[in-house]
Amino acid sequence: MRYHHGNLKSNLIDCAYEWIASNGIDNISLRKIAEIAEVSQTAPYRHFKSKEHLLAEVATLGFEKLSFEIDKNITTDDATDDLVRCGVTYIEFGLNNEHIIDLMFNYPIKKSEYPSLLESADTAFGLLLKRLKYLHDGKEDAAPLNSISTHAYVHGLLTILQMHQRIDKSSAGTEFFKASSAVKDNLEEMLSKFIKNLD
Amino acid sequence: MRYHHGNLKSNLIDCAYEWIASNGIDNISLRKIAEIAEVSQTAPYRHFKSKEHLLAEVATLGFEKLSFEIDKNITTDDATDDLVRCGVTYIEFGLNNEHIIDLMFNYPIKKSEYPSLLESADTAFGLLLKRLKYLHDGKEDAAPLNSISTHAYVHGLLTILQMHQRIDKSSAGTEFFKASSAVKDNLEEMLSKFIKNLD
DNA sequence: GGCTAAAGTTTACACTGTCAACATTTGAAT
DNA sequence: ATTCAAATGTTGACAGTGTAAACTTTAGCC
Repeated sequence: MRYHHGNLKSNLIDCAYEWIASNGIDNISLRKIAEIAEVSQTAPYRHFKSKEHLLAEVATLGFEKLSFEIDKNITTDDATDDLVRCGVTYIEFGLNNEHIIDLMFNYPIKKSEYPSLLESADTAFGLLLKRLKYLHDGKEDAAPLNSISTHAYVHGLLTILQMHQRIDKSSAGTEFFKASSAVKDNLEEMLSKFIKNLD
Repeated sequence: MRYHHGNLKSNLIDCAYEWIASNGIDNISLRKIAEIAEVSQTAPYRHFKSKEHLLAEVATLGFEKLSFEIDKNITTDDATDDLVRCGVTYIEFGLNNEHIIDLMFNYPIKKSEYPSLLESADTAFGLLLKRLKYLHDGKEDAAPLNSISTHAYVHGLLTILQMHQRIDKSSAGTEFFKASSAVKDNLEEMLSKFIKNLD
């Protein structure tokens, strides 16, 4: 085993990503990540100023993967279809990576202190924006607002479905549970209706 | 100073609520809350099985306050107006109580283990549902789905505006910042349009 | 070959959640 | 009124945490 690891930095990011993906954000500790990377407890401090700095890079990686997924779905020349599929992809990514999405959107990282995080989030957002422009020939003014409006709706639906996913059978009787089940079954329809109603 | 506090339980909840409201969720500790309540470090354990149990009660209090605010806005006999105002109220509550909302929606409390939390959240949700029924005379089936759809949209807009609020001037140039500014200025219009498009 | 900076380790400290053992108070049964 | 158990409080301890300081090893360049 070499004293110098070689590429500890990216290795730590990957380890943290995997750990969070399967264990959630709340109990993460730098020491555990260091141990997984087979390195001393304080070694991460040679590459990250603090725990938050490491987490910010993990979140950045999350946005990059999300962008990659979204990008794959921008294929047809029907902008509405594309947007619906992007929305579904976004929501599926969230449901399949609930802990990473938690980190990306919910965990209290001071985003403004991490330019690369901000940039990667903006890129994911920009993909939707770009696609929406096709819906608005001649009136580009409306695109940003409609884009973020769509983003809000999609993200709100994801939040609802996440809450739904976390509810166990014992509380399946609530109004909320019943209604959010319906969301799961009508997702595409809801999105496409929303998009068609944009002006 | 009495040995027995009298109503330490509700006092701890209030202290925690205030502390979180002004300091955020991330650095909270039971010990600090105990200290503020002028009680020993482990006294809370006579009333709460764990830190999470205390936080769950704080979150419950948050939902109760939110319900109270929403309820005040169900006044007119114009359901659309009411819903728009409820949405704005919801969002304003979120922006004015960002840390409490964080706790209520983002902080990883296992909600299903706390029935009273679940119930208070369901009550807030039920208020919207009740009001939506006025929009759907004769087709009650659509009410739950439309209600949660509205909820998703409102909550998504809140998330966007929260992110907006947390961005500082240094990154005011991003697409995201510009678009989310527009949301702030067009909130009522966006909501009312969304509601009118429900069927 | 030797020097410097980068990358790693060891040690230490203050703070955290929570458990166990002990102390005080309260209220109900006698 | 006395007693005694339950409720509510305190003290002390333990393992786990972030992170600062001081030290060691290695890599790369002159």
